[in-house]
Amino acid sequence: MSQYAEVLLPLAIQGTYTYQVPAAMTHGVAVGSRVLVPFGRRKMYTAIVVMLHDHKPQGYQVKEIASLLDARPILRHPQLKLWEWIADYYLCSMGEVYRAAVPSGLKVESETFVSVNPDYEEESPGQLRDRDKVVLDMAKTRGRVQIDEIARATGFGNVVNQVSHLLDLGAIRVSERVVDNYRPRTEKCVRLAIARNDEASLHRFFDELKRAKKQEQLLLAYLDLSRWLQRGQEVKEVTQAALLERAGVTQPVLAAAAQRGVFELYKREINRFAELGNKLQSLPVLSQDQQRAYHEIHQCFKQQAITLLHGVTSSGKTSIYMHLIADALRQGRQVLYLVPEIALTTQLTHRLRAVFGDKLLIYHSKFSDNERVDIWKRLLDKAEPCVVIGVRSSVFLPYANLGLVIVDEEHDTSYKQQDPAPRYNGRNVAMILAMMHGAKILLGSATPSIEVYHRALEGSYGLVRLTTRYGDIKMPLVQIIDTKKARKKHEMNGMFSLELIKECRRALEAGEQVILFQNRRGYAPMVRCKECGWVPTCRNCDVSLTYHKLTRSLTCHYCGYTIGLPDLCPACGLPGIEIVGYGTERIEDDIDQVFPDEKISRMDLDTTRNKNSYDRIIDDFSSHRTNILVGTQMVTKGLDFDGVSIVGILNADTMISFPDFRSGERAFDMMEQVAGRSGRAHKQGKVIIQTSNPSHPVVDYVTRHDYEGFYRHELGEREKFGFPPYTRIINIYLKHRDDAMVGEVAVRYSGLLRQVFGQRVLGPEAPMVARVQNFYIRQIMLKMELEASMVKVKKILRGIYERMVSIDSRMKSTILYYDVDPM
DNA sequence: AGCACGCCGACT
DNA sequence: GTCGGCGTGCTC
Repeated sequence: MSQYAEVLLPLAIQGTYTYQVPAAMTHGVAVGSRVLVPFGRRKMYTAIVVMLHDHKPQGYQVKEIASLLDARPILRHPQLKLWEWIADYYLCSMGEVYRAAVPSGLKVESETFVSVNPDYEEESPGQLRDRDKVVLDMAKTRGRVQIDEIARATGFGNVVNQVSHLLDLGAIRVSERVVDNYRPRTEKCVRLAIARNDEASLHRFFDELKRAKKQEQLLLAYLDLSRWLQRGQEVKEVTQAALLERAGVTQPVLAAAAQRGVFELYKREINRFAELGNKLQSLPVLSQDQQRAYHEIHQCFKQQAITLLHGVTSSGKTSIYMHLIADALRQGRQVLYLVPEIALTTQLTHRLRAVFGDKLLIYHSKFSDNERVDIWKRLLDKAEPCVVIGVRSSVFLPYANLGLVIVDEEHDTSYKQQDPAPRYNGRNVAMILAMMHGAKILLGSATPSIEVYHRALEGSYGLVRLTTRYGDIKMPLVQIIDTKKARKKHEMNGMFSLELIKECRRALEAGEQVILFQNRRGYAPMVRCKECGWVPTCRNCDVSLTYHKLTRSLTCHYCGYTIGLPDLCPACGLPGIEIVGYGTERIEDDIDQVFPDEKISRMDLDTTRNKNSYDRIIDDFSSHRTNILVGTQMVTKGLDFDGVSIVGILNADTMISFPDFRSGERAFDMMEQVAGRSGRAHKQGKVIIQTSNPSHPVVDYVTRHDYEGFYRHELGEREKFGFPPYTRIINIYLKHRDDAMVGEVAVRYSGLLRQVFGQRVLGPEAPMVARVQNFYIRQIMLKMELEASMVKVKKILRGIYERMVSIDSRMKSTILYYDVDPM
């Protein structure tokens, strides 16, 4: 019967807060419980209980928990342990992990409302300032207003000021309301308004309904559907829809019967999972090679918890996963199947749904929050075997007993959360989670990350290879076009080499399809005045604005700042604005000029904003309603098209010449993945890579589909320059609105770091985009040896930060964050 | 993350 | 002299 609870708040603050547990609540509150607590002057937050104890805290007045939100904890072991690991490893607060882990529907917060005090009269004129009057008027006309709504409507920067003044005068009142955004989906149900054994009443009902034929039909239909008369069997719940259909009557008839007291109508909470028939398909038949790999994986699991499945593109890794999932389910265990953000396609989920039926739960970033809460609750309610397929945040769900974790496309950078904290890698967290559950881990990739492959070769992970594509399709033929040479010889038409156009034409004429890859959205990455050289840049960030033709606008891809495209150059007044460079929108336009009779679709962030557009584009393409698909890296993942024979990589330069130690790896992955879209069932496909740098080693490895060679080359580079897997990297970012100041602070801070870490500290330097949303950025890189104790390193980092704050007060207003294992 | 408090510049 | 802006510290 503990009196005090240590509680975690969904905020970026270290540590826990102590609240008193009201006597009436002591039985209900447990570790992992969700409680509503007052915090600060008036806010209410949903907190998570992490510890219960009896030590009365000293030095402050303890507040009470306002309410207990659920009958049982919403977390299961080992979730809190996992949160702790993440906060520790990725150098952030537990509160930030909590915020990322729990869907917002489970984190109700209070909102402050303002209303007018009807009794208030202005005592002396001038008591109310102009701004006060505006706020007061707004409260009068609207009745109950939220503070941020006032701020939005008035444009006043500091509404709190006015509100507190008005509050002092007694002109207004403030109230807090806890808003719960979660709405469970419900279903209307019907039941008989009498007890099962009350035959007398049932007879009376029939008598009453003799002259109401339709209502009588309802009663009969109900008795049938509910199995009311079948003794020894539970009464089945009957939905309104089913009853009306069976009885062949409309809702008003039912309403009348209910009015009469025969039926009761009620709502039943249902979860949002597609109710499916039980006609499940059997598992896919494995090819000989897949069969071998499947057995090898099981062998590896006997000795090692982690195994890497290195399978070339379209070798059918998914089929193997499905067999492994079935095995785990048969053992009564749960499975987590992680996929990168854009790989979670309908194609894939349909395939799994057909086999696993309602045992399959999908956790997608495009799902509404309500849907996420439903999945959370379902896992909490039942510890039954099931398989969750989801993006990185699905590592946070309340699994009861994981037996297997699959991380597909293990190398994919979308597993790493960039912003906000926690900046975690879903793959690595999944591995820790699996360890905590004693589950096996299968990492899958056609182009494994250098780190993972290195560990596998070392023997730390099991390694299974799948070298043949399913159906023995050949790897695509790669052809390199030197764009510099081609341009000189006038063999380029905009972004297209004549060779590429020729190949596309041949393919299209043969009824085959084409994918064109350009890793840049919009029409053109910049515009420029050819008279004076003026380039429009973002007001808030240090980047040129991207031109979008459809909207005739210039947009910043970092902050969304948008302006119209000027006709005349605002700098020199001449009509000299020209468009520079190529994005997917322009490629789409230009290829339409070349093949005016072909239907083209484009897939990038701009064309896939809403939930269904993505599926529609894929659907159009796979059913040959469109035959040319232009896209960004979105087209590289998890798509299986049958008719693609040509893949064009329009400009490989942007990928291979990037000042970052991972650029080689990323370029190889990307090209190899896009290449993998080419050549299916019937014939060998072709990939055309256009580059001005054809002798670049990465291009060569892609040409030969030589992952091993690329790996050895890249590993050599990493060793030479001291990058992972030979070191561990922590990037430290400093941000401030004042450029000069953050520069000075960064130099001073890195000096402190150097006193401890010496040569391991690199920088500070301004990143490629040195200003984002009006914050100037400095980056410092810390390269640690593998043997270094990261626990110690992180402790030291926290210490150095404290010291820096104490010797330079400017550090306090500087935003600092860490990026551990950056990608 | 809010929200309050206190210091400082700009305008009545 | 007062208002409002912004930096700083605290919240159980």
